[in-house]
Amino acid sequence: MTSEVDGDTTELSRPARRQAEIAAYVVKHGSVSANDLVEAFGVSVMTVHRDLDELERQGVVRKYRGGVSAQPTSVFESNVAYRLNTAHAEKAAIARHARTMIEPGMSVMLDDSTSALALIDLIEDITPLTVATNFLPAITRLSQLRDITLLALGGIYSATHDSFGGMPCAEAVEALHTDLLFCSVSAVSSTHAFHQEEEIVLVKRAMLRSARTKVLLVDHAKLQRTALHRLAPLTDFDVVIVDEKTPQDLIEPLRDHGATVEVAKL
Amino acid sequence: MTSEVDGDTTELSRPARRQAEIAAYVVKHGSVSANDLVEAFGVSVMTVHRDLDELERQGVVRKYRGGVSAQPTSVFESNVAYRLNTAHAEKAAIARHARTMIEPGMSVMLDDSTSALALIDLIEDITPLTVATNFLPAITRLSQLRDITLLALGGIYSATHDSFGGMPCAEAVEALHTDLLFCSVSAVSSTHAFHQEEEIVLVKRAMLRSARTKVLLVDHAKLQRTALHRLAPLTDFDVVIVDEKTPQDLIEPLRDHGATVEVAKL
DNA sequence: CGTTCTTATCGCCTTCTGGTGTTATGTTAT
DNA sequence: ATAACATAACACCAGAAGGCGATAAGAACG
Repeated sequence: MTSEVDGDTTELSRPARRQAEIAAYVVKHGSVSANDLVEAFGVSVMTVHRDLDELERQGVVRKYRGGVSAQPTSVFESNVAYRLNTAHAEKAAIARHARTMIEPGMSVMLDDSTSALALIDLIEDITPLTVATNFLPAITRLSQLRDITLLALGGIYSATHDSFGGMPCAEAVEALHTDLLFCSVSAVSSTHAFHQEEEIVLVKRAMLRSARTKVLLVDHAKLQRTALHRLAPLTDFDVVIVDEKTPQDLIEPLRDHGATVEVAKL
Repeated sequence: MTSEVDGDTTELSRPARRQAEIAAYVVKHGSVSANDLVEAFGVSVMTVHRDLDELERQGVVRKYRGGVSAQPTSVFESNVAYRLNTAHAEKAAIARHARTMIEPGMSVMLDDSTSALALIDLIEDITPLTVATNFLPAITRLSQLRDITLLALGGIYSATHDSFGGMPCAEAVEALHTDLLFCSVSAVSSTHAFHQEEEIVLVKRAMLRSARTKVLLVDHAKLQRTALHRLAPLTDFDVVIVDEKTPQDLIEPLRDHGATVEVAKL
């Protein structure tokens, strides 16, 4: 009974998908033994343990001798929401739209978001170009490209985000001033952008101060939601790019509050 | 004719090794055509061009219609692939010796040297540990390790060194103060450490100012040589580690001038 | 205008890696 | 002490990725 809702799940690798299903199973039953999972999923006990170790690392379950128990549902829900939220096609469309804003000779700052990563694949032929980012996958890819000046924003490495942050990063950001900033957040209300982690907010705020034109990249799944920390009002961004699947009645409120919203065509 | 001398060359992938050899060939001959290289290395013209593109990206050669010419030798010597090729066993020994100086809980700074890279493979089980470096391969590897706090020193990416430098990097270094610094240079006389590139000297000097205990890692091939820029007197380092193959009569002068020299056993 | 050099595209082959089960060893509970 | 469970170490397999050359199209030189 692999959910065939839409193309989402195909984005996940086989073990990742199974782990998500195991997580759902554990949350549903509250507490199960490893052997139960062996039967339920038709894999070896070893593989079950490996999956459970990974889920425990993510904070979704707690292991004890004889089985596992579910953690508070909020953790599970945020985890699954994150994993199912691939929105791959939408992000590519947003990236294509963002790309049109970049001209040769500009300096561009990217934050640690998958949207930024999608953008990198498109800017290869804009030369010359300077790109500054604190996102390790982005740094790795940009380092391979000729004709692009890469400015790495260092800092304390976070395995969760695969990026650099903290005060050292904020300081590195503050020493710059780029023409453009593309950044993303985890939640967007009709008036503000939000993020759940203070460390990240610190860096993103610094980025907002260090760019002339600020662009917010938002796929529709993030709209009408909030998170712990209010990052900035949407009017702080020069442009907010949303994908085509965004319902019109979610776009209007943003515009009513003064935001400049552009819709990326697929 | 794959050299079976010792374990050295196995460190590089086949294309990387060939590229390093091509680089050496070009430097030696000053200027060669693509067809010359086809004959000399027994690969197709297409592969030669791919290799040359990569070497040009690294700044080692300059392509023109009909062939390539060498860049100033300083660039070649700085080239990472070239450096990786040399004195592998000695560097491992030096790294093992350096490792003994690291205690759990310390903060360690590493520069963009292959010696530093060798050290990384040995510190995995020293926990907790904080490591700061501007060397991209080092950053990539350290990011995989749990229990190690990674502090990336950002800056302007240099394809030649595969590391970050320039003023942004120097500033990032200056904001820190680590317990230890392990660094390497391209040349060491009986009194001073030298390096051929000003940009690099800038960063290394900053590192020297930002560490309590400074350790210089030197394989014997670098002794009794000089380069354009004088980095610092050897007495600025608390310890100078050399490998076992260093002739005794090269070690004595260092000690006579006040340096603390330790010999790494193979 | 043709020759020479360069680049793009494709398909083959090799190598590497990730994912898995099996067996063996270690650990905890009863 | 012994059974149940967990982990470690090894080997296998498949799919992905990388590296390479052949061919063909493109660009620069004389």
